[in-house]
Amino acid sequence: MDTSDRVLTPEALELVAARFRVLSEPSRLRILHTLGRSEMSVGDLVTATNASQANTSKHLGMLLDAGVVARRKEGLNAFYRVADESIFELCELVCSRLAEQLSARHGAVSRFANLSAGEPTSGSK
Amino acid sequence: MDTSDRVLTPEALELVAARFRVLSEPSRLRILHTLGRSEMSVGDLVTATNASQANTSKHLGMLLDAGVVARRKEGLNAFYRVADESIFELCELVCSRLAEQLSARHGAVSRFANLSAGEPTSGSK
DNA sequence: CAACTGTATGGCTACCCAGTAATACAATAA
DNA sequence: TTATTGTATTACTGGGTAGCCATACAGTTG
Repeated sequence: MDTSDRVLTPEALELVAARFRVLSEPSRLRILHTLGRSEMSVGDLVTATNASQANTSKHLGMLLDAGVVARRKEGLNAFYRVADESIFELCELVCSRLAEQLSARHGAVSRFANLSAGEPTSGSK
Repeated sequence: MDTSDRVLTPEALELVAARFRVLSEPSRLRILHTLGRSEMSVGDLVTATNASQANTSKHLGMLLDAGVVARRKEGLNAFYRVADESIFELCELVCSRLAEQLSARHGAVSRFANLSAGEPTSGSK
């Protein structure tokens, strides 16, 4: 399928842009990554991500609005889980492409390539 | 591959977030969509997108920095083309998912659902 | 050289949003 | 009831950037 024959309404553009914007913050990416396929309470996420409670709650609220996560309340706790697993595909795509570009461009970013291997820094810093 | 066993450095997170941030502006999405698989000069893009020349140039500069587009100078003109076609996959993914969510939520967005014209697979890919 | 065209850049304003601190709200426990 | 715990919300501040206007720069033409 090709995107080139699509009708582009400003509303559609804004929707797509908004979707990407949700993923354009490291804090939210960290939350999503921490969540993974499991379900965690806000407190758990706060502990795991070393972020403030207010901040975490706010980010979760945005992710909830966007439909990226879902919430389940149980007593005092609110448990969140990823509701839209397509975000993992998105991140995969970006990560792969990023690794390509970086390893091809500056060798300085070998640190990033080592992310999946676990090799400690060799030439950085 | 799964994202859940990756080591998350703040730098990596920022890189991924920055990537998404580039795609988080309707104007840039419009430029990319207008470009499609072809090559266009800045002036062409200005005309096609009804945006100001300064703005278009600035956005193109960001896209260039991000490695999303490539530039070729020929005389007075600067021709841009999409250099990272993975962005099309990203947009496809987002559009499909968005159409799902929206058609499921408000029926008002049926117009948008028609954009992709295809039934999205819930298991995706 | 000067004039003209296409593109890039700098200044500016307005707006959005991340982060923090304090507080409000909700649900359970004493 | 009050106290306590977990979560959400408010008000505020600072940084980033989209958009516009004006202008600088680059390449061509005369």
